[in-house]
Amino acid sequence: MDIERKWRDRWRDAGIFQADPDDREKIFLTVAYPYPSGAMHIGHGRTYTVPDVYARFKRMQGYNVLFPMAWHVTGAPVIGIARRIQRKDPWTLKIYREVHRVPEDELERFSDPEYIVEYFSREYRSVMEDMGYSIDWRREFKTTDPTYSRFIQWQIRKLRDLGLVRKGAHPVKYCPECENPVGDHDLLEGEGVAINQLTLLKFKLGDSYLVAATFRPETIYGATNLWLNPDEDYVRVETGGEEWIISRAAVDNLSHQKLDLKVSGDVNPGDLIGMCVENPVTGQEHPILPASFVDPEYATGVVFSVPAHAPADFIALEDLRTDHELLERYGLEDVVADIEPVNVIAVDGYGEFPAAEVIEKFGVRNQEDPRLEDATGELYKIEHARGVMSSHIPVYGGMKVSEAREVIADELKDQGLADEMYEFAERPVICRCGGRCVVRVMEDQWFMKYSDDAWKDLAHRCLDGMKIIPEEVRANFEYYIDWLNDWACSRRIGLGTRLPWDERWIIEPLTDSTIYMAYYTIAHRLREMDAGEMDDEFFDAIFLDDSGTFEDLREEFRYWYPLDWRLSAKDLIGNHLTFHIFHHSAIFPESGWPRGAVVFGMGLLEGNKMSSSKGNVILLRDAIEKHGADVVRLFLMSSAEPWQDFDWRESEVIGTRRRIEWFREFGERVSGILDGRPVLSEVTPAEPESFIGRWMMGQLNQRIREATRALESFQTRKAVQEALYLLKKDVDHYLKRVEGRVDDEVKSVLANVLHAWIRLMAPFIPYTAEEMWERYGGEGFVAEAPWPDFSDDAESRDVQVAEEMVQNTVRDIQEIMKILGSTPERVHIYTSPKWKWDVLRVAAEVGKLDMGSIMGRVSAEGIHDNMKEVAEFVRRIIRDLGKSEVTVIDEYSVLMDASDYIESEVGARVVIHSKPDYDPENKAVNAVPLKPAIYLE
RNA sequence: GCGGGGGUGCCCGAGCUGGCCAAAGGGGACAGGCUUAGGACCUGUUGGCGUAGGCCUACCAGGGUUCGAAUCCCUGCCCCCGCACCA
Repeated sequence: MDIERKWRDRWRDAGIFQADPDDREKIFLTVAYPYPSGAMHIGHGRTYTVPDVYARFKRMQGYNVLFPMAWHVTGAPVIGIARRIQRKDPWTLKIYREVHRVPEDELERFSDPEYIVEYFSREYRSVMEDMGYSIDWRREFKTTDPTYSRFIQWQIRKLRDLGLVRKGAHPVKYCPECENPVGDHDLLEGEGVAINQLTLLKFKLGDSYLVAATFRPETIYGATNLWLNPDEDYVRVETGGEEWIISRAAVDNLSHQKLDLKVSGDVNPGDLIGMCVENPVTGQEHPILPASFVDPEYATGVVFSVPAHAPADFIALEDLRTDHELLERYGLEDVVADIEPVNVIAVDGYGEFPAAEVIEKFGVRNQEDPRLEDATGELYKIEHARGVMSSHIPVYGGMKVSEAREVIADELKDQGLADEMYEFAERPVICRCGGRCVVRVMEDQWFMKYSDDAWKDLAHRCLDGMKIIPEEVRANFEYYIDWLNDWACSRRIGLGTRLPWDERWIIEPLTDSTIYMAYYTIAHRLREMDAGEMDDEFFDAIFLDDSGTFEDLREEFRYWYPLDWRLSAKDLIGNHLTFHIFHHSAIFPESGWPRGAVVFGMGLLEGNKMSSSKGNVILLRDAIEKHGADVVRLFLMSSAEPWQDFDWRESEVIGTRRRIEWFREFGERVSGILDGRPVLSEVTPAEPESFIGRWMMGQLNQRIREATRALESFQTRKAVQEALYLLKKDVDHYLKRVEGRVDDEVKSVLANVLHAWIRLMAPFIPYTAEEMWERYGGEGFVAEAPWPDFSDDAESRDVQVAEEMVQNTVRDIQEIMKILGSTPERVHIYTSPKWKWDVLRVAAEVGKLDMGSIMGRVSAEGIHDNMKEVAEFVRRIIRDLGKSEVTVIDEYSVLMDASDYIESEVGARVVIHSKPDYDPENKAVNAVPLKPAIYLE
């Protein structure tokens, strides 16, 4: 670790990652600013290492690279955390002590949310520096800084002036005990539970309404009766100028959604049973019937019955018909006898009463049968997906259920015949404070109008001009731009910036983080200024106008904008990344729109999802201490491409560590071969004459080229494969091929390899590379050294083919020896006769794999007299080679050049024949181009 | 349900622009060498068969196109991610 500290100090002292405008071409990239509510884990490590590798690579290519960082402290989770710590919640304390490793004296201060984010911001920065990230820290800020708040307020006023902000209501999970909205982290039970919207249908009874909630308002045309639970309490309530009858248990929920709701009296449900209500749509009279299955806590405690399409209603009616005691108690014999199901939805595969059929299909016997739930689920799904309103339904007959549902609900609401409410998808939902949560509708909420068509058009145009990596996720962006609806952009609690025109509200995290990239360009300059002076004209002058005021700030912004790359997690495409596009396209002219985005996958730990709350996580600091920053970096960059999920496996991390050690040893080995350390600043290009020397330099060029291309498109895994693993394989092979030879050519080749290789590895393992660069006589920082040169031309194919032939020949010999089970004294190798090469050329020229055509040409050119041999060879071409292009080489001279190597590999004398002058077992005829014949004796 | 991504050899994971692909690379396992207290390092093997470099089988399953398919086409099965107050 001393090496790591040494280079961190030197980089910092030299200020080499600080970027200011100059004559160079620029690259500006940003990655999500972290929400510092806990310690960094290895998943964060990958997120922040990818941009660092790219930034280092581009600097070495000569670009002026800006890679900044800040802290997104906006939001409510730290409020909840602070509350829980204040309350001494044992689980929360345990998580912060044991998972996040917060010292006890610090933990005592965690009842202050501002302190939590300050603590973890420091912690994050420290770990980021340990990782060697080449960040320009001068531009560091946090989202509660007054200057940043002024920037966000400018932004949101701009959007309102453009008509892209509106007011409305919004449902949230709410704890009445805390008197605040709660997030999933705040829940003891019910984490991840969704909020469903239901339509309330008003069935008139006298001057009141029995209000029944449903997901399926289109089925009201088939209603036959209402269900009340006679064993539960019901009340009259007043809301919206009407009197409703609902269950008493429903009052708690509903009063958080209808804020004028008041209880005005009790109702005995038994008194209502047998009475009739009026269907708000058809005008028909429906009887009220008793049903113990009605849950008073769910929605309103009033249910309407559609026996044709709801298995539970169908079977409840059947059960009621046979329950004579109940019928007699309420005098319902004649009423129930007259009830017939009414079909309202036609769906393929089912008849008039699908509910009855699905009950039979599932073998449901009664209301208590557990199969009833499955039967219901299946029918609801099919009717929604494939159902069509029956033809007798006025107006909506023939319409798809999936379309009719929303249309009918909206129509009924417009006419005052329906209302809406929200319910949790599952129960119970319990706050960590112990309180039972409800769905509450927050009034006067503010929304971003992502539904605005013109804005969507702008967003699409912006996206069209962007590079998306990987390209296949562009479809996700296109989809989400169209899919997004209005977004609640303000909150009642949390850290952040207050809405400028209504200070009760705080701008929420996904809305205050859409154009902060622009803020980075000048953040270090604002530090010396007073936030109070930053009005809208101030920010206009920097980001939009050419008024000439604040010209220096304007010029710095203009140098760095547009943003070249935005990097973020792929699960944020549907919100943050798409919002980023929306907001840039609304605020900035087209010249300021972002140029590209790269998305990340998740991190796994030994095949399992990581989770801080479950303690299944490796802290980045721990990984650095155990393995060193370079090992962590290299592993994260080599185990998967950025957009894929990666899996932290300790055994492979150790393998990566061994590979870095090997790389360092390679430098020492080259020093040994060169009789002293090379002086990299004096290395001149190698110009080898031997086949193998040319092969090595060709491979080096190829690896540099492929790694460079990979990095250009953020393929960090492919880049490491080429730059380290495949180049190592090439170098291993070269060393083996030249074993025992120490001449000027070998020395020159190895010095060139080392010179290029250290630079090639520098973005991935900067500490190791700096140390080796210095040790072997490199000038200055390797972080500032030029990226290795390479030629775009393809390598000499003949050199590669020649080396492959040598390897294959060795392998063939060894294979034969293995099969024969003995070692020969002498190995004879026979190269292919000229006529076979000529036949190959003809086959390529003919252009199709046709025996007759090839034979005809061979004959016409008089290539070989023995047409039988030719036919056999052509058959083999067709079978083995097809239309592949074949590179012509001088097999004999290649093999002669490598004969020492072949002998040492097979442990026998090797004789190479260009003609079969000694061939006791007639093996020479087996030779085909690039696959010499072999005879062992 | 909507949108997106995937299924490869013991595990992870390349390959998909049809042709040395029994399939890159890494890990694990087995064997040997070196050094030994160990670790590290090096070499070989890692589907079956084979006394001549070869043959057979294999890339979720079935079918098709092709001289030739892990790769292209069709059908089916299974898995992962996102889908609105975490950010």
